[in-house]
Formats: sequence, structure tokens, C-alpha cells
Amino acid sequence: MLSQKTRYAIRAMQHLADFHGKGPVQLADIAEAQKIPPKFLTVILSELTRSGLVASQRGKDGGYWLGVPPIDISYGDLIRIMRGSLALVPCASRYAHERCRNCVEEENCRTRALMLQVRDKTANLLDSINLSDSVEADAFLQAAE
Amino acid sequence: MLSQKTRYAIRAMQHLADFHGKGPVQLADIAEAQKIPPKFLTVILSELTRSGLVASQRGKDGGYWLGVPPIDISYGDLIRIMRGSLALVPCASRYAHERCRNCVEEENCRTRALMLQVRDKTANLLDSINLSDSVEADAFLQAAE
DNA sequence: CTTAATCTCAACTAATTTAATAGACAATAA
DNA sequence: TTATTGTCTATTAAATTAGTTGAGATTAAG
Repeated sequence: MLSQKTRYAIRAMQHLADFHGKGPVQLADIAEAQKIPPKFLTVILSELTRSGLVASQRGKDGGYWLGVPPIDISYGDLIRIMRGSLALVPCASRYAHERCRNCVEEENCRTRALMLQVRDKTANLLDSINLSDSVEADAFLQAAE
Repeated sequence: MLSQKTRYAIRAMQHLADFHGKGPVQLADIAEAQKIPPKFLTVILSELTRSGLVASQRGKDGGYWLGVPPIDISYGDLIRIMRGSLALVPCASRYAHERCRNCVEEENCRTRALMLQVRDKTANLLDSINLSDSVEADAFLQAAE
């Protein structure tokens, strides 16, 4: 499951995508529109800003905007940034591979191959949709291979 | 990510599958072979027994065995039983659907359709492999549609 | 050059979930 | 009757997640 924080991050990014090219959006506006606790949102937006996906400016008339065009930000990217990996188990992660704790030797693992397949299918989908897509009902059914 | 408990459950079930048809396997044996804390394993095996996937007998020469042929137990089943759902968000679960907390209205949700796709692809894979499959390197590449 | 508006950041607290253990009890075979 | 093995509820411990506090740092405008 995605954490609450990751879900907030996704909604915040969608909001920024909606206002892309229209100047800075303030934290308070995002928080209200997306029902996110404002103080918690500062943590999330700071993280996203550090990652480069979001740009920001302080002071009067400051705010946040996408640091990268929405078409270049996939849902896969967002989840990777917020939770580190798309995989179901650490040893099946491509970008953040790690041994699973208390597990048998990786070579003897009987599910790793399967978990890698799941990860790849998941990545395939999540990386095919980006913040400029509408992601309505079945808008991307064709993207689903 | 799958919880440690779910991963232990999967390994325990693989172990039981290995000894399917060969009489009861004792908890202590599973614990040792699969490096699972024995007391914790009692909790896990009791849960699996209650679900019907595992059968058990108490007393001398007692133990556990599969209550269902290994070919009829998919990895999807195991994960559903242990964590309730295959989905990334509660609202994208098929069997355990639930509204996401602190979210916008489900109809206005911009990611639900995507999350449903991810869930379905995941289910597709996880339900196609069962405890009688070897799940080695690429043993199931053809299963991957 | 002061003020109000905004973001930044580290530290902290609270809540929840996950992992693991304890210990009394029930069933079974010998 | 005893040793063995699973069952169950409660409890504790550890880790993670969610959310808050409060003291800065920047910026635009007057």
C-alpha cells in the first residue's frame, strides 16, 4: 500500500500540474484544495523540491510550481521518490535493490523472479502515465499494452 | 512492500508444498529451515490454518500440511490472505474495497483508474503462479502473457 | 530598511502498525 | 499418564508513519 504521505504527494503534484505555467501556487492553496494538513504538506513539498521535480520561491508572492514539464513526470517517478521503490520486496527493486532481512540466500529465493516480474509490470504501467495525462476512467486503456 | 509476516508466510507455505503428501511437518522444522522465529510462526500458521489453506493436528506426531493441493494455492491468494489486498490503495482493491481516508470523492479521484489497472496486472501475475510451480529464474516467462 | 508573506528545516511528539514473546490451554499418541 | 505438539489471547517491544512546533531564511513592497 502507498503511505498517506505518498498519496498526499501525488495529489499535490496533480494540483501543481493543473496550474503549470500559471505562476507559483501557494502551499495553503494546495492544502485546502487537496485536503492535506498544511504543516505536513510543508514536509512533503520540501522533499519534492529537493528532488528537483518541484521548484519554489520564498517570500511574498512565492509558492511552488513544477520544476519539470508535467509530461515528464510519471506516477512511477512520484512513487519511487516518495517511497524509494516500486517493488513488493527489497530484493526485487531495480533502482533500490537491497537484500531482504531474515531471508534465505538470494539465489535460493523462490519468489524473487516472480516479484521482479510484478515490479516490472507495475513499473511499465506507472511509468506510462504522467502528470499531463487525464487518467480518467479508461483514458489510458490503450497504454495498458 | 510485503510485511515480514507475509514473507514468512510465503516461505512457510513453500516449505509445506515441498512436503506435500508426506505427512505432517512440525512447526519447529519449518521455523528452522526457513529461519522464522518459532513463536511468531505459531501466529502465522494459526492464521493460515484458520483460512483453510493449511490443515493441522495437535499432539505427538502432529504438525501442519497443506489443506489444499499446492497447485490450487496461488501467490495472489497468499498475499490476499495475509495483507487483505493486492492493491496499492484501498479504493483500488477488488475484494477488499474501501474508501481512502482523507481523500477527495472517489469519482473525482484522478488515480483510481490507474491504480485499478496496476492491481489487475499484479493480480494477473500473482494468480498465475502457484505453490506447485518452481518459480525459478524464468520458469514462468510464458505465463507473463 | 521594515514589515508581512512565504518557504525551509530540524527536532519532536503522537498514533498506528508490525514484529515478536509469554504463558495458559487443548488434543493426541504411546 | 506423560511428553509432544498445536491453539489462542494478551502483552510487550520496536519500528514506522503521521503530523506539529517553532525558529529561521527569502522576498516583494511600501
